[in-house]
Amino acid sequence: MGEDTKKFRRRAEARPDEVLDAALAVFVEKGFAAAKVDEVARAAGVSKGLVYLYFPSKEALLEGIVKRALAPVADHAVEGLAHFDGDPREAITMLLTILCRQLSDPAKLAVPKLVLSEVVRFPELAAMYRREVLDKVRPALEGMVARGVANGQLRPIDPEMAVRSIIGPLMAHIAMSELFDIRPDDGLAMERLLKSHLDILFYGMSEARP
Amino acid sequence: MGEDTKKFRRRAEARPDEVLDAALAVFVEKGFAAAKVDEVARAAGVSKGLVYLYFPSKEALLEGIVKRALAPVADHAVEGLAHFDGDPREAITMLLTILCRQLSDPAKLAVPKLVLSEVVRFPELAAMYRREVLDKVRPALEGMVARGVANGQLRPIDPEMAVRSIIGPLMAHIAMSELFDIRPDDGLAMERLLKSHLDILFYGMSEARP
DNA sequence: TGTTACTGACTGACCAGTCAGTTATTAATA
DNA sequence: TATTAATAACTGACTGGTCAGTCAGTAACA
Repeated sequence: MGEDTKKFRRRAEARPDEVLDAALAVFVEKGFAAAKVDEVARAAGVSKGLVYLYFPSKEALLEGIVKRALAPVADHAVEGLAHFDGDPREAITMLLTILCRQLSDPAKLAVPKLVLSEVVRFPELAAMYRREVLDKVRPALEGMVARGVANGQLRPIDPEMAVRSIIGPLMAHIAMSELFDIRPDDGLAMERLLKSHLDILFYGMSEARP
Repeated sequence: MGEDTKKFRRRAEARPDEVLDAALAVFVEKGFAAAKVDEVARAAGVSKGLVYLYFPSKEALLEGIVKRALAPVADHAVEGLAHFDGDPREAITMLLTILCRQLSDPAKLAVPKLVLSEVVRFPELAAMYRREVLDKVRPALEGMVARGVANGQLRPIDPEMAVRSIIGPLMAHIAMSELFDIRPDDGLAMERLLKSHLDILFYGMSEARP
């Protein structure tokens, strides 16, 4: 007769995280509005009451998920980019490689996916994501491109717009695969995308040069 | 004493469209789940009952919106691309120019925006959009790139992946601007994006060639 | 025994969908 | 050209189900 005969276990420290894990899963599957707090609780193996013990409202779960996911991003990961002064192409290659690897993991992908689909309804969420992620990565990238242009390693391009060219294809790939089920025969094909993307990004599609 | 003293007007033919217009506006603003049918009705200047006279359910409104928006796309717009056998760069330039112009109009942008944010919850919606739009544009583009590679106008790139490089930056631009409020000082800057994107897409960012 | 973690039945608000009734329009009749 | 009948367009109060959030009570632990 194991511990399973007990009606529940007391694990105060682990609970909030467990609840957030469950909430993320349920929210991604059903969308925030359609998800029931009861479902989240059941998925976490607890009662609805406990959810409200740790989180004041359903919306707080959403916030909690995103806040937790953003914590590591605030770290020095981007620091490197900002002060990197070697070949920008190398840095971009590294950044995109890391990003691709991260996004290949469904668990890591879940948060951006959730943010994307709820961002319209929760402007605070957008602000948070922007502040914690975009406003850090974007200027770092822009600065690096600008430096590359200045020292002649890159052609005279518009750094602000170039950022869109750098991350856009990745977005498109994820969106096509995740939202519309359009993916190459060889699965997610992240490496293949990365190879193609970097090739075109650096050297262009055109045979002739301008 | 005008017609406004009448409690309502009978305009059977115009109604469904009016209701869909209102529904689109409300859905985009609040999201499908949070939008109330009553609000849609009020926005259309009719009663809730009338909405249900023309549409069997709230979900049918969503379907109706997308179906109506897709009708023109099914047209010959893409035909041109598929059978175009001049310089692929010209065709891509034209396609992206048209797309940019379309998406600069908030009304035209509303439908893709709605689809994007509800697609997770309504797989049929994804299937519809895919069938009517993506499965037409994508193969046409891919084919064109492949032909360009074959006749030496384009470098030996992967046509399937190249499609992501062609449309991705546009997606990124729209997403940054619409969802996260990140836009250049000069407003939406669609022309600037287009110019930068085409330049990088065709000739790459790198000064040196491989 | 006292304290902390947890449960689950309950409630009150909300809203999709219904329908009995009302108003406008058209057609028929005088 | 009025008057009335028949029909089509429309209204809004109502209902039944759903669910976020509460709380009085129970189980685990120290």
